[in-house]
Amino acid sequence: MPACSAADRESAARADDHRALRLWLRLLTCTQLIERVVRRRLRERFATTLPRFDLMSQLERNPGGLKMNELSRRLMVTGGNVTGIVDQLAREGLVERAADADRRAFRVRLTRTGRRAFGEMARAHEAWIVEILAGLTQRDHDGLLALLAKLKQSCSGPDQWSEPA
Amino acid sequence: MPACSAADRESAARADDHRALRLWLRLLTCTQLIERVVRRRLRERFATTLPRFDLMSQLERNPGGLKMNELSRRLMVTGGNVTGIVDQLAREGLVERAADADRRAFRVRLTRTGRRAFGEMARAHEAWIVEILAGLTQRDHDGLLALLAKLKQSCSGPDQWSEPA
DNA sequence: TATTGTTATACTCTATAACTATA
DNA sequence: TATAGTTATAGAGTATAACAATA
Repeated sequence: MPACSAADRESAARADDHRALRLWLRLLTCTQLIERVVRRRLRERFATTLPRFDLMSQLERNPGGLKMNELSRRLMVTGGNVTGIVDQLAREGLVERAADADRRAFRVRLTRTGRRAFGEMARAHEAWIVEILAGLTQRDHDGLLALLAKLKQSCSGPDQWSEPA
Repeated sequence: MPACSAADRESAARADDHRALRLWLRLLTCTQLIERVVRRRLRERFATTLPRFDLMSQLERNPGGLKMNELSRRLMVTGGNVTGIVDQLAREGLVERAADADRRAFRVRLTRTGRRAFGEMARAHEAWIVEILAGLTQRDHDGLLALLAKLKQSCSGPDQWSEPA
């Protein structure tokens, strides 16, 4: 078991490191710390994984279903992977593939069972997050939300990072 | 290729979602957007990966070398994995295992070649980050750094998330 | 010809656990 | 007995590319 008491990837950053780099390292550390907890708990308590949870979460928000295509884009993952995860979830009766007007495609959606299972997980998941973020005030939350919104915008420009430069 | 133009995992979050959850989802989205770019560029331009880069980065900050043990803790990864990565890097002549007083252990450190290679990657890496974060002002950076510091502290308490509850 | 989705492949990262050699 | 590190295993995630069916 990793003794991950303190993630200090960036605590040793040298004084001359630029602000942007330190910011990125700190962002990465925070995310990984939380992600680690969430992944482990999803595995231990619900025998599932973050990508599976994310996929179901997308479906829960789109009761009409989503095409593989759309899932792929929203989860930022290539098509083949989505097929794999949907296959798993379908085998377990949590999602189903429903026919679509375009006969090449279909809409993936939660089954009744899947909806129930996801509801349970989502409640637990939210409780974990609230617990983990308990050290922050309402003000902190608002500030972070705003700044991260700006950061997100700075990141997701016109596909500027997809390929080149 | 994923059409990851806009990662809107959280843009559709429902109005009744709690702040903490929205904050976490946004944090995750931002990190993944950046991570995706960094991973791809590391692969395409330097034929390496983020974990390998992180490991070398730790060694660069500790010229005296680090024990496998310490690497494992700092990278938040179990021992077996560190062995694998160090093996790779050693095979490529980028790191070396040096004897330690404790004859069970040894210190892993960058070779001259490794130091040079890492320097090149680190410069490129920093340029990418600066580029990606260009949409933020100095003020934003400071604000985020401060808030993330608080968040990190809230996360990495006394191992409170390691096991239970 | 382009698009939707699947299949096949290969590689990396990861955790777990059994193992060795020192301490 | 405990610790440092390795090995073996198994599983998840990912990207790529070739492929089938439909548009």
